[in-house]
Amino acid sequence: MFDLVEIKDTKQEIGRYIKTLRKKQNITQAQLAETLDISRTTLQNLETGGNFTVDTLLKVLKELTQLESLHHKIVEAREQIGQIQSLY
Amino acid sequence: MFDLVEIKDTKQEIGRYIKTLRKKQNITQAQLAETLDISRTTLQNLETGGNFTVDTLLKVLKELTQLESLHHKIVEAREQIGQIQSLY
DNA sequence: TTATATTGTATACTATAATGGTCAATATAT
DNA sequence: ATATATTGACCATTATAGTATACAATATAA
Repeated sequence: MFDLVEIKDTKQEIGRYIKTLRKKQNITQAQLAETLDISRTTLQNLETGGNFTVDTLLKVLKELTQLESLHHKIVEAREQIGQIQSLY
Repeated sequence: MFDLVEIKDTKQEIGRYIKTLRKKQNITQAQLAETLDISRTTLQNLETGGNFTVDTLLKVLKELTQLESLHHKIVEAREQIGQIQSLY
C-alpha cells in the first residue's frame, strides 16, 4: 500500500529510543555528551529527530551497550537476504 | 567482557547490508543514487563503511523497502525498555 | 581474449553537521 | 512554592559530509 512511515518519523523514533536508553541509565545529556566527547547540542539534535551522522549514533549506542546487539542484527539481516537470493 | 565490536565494524556491516539489498534488486550504485537524488560518491561512501548521515541511510533504506521494518523495530525496542523500567 | 559496465578511489568545492556559548522553558527536588 | 537541575532552542564558527568530476581497478558480457 502506501508508505506511511517517513524518514522524519524514523529519525524521531531513533531519538526517542536513545533518550529512553539514556534515562534508563540515569544519566543526563551533558554527562553522556561529556563521556563521548561530543557536544550536548549534537546529542540533543539526535534525541529530537534532527539529522546527524552514523558516527554520532553509534558512539551513543556503544556507550549505552547496544552496539554489539545492533551489529548482530545487521549481520543477521544481511545473511537472511543472502539466503533468499540463493534460492533462485 | 570486552567490547569486540567497534563502530568501524558496524559501519562496514551497514554498508555490506545495503550493498546486498541493492544487488538483490539488480540496480547499480549510479541508478540508486540517481533515483534518490544523491551522488554516487555518497552512496559509495555508505557502502564502503565511511561516515554518513542518517538521512542518507534512511533514504536508501526507504527505496529498498526496509524503512517501515526498521521503524517498527526501533519502536519495539523502545517499548521493551519502557516495560523493564516499569517493573522497578 | 577484448569490449563494456560497474565499482573503488582521489580531489576541489559546497552544503551542512558538530561545536561552544547563551538563555528560556520544563522537570525535579527541597 | 521556590530553588535547582535538566532540557529545548537559537546563533556564529569550525569541521566534515555531500557533491561533481575524472580516472583506475574490477566485474561482467560479447
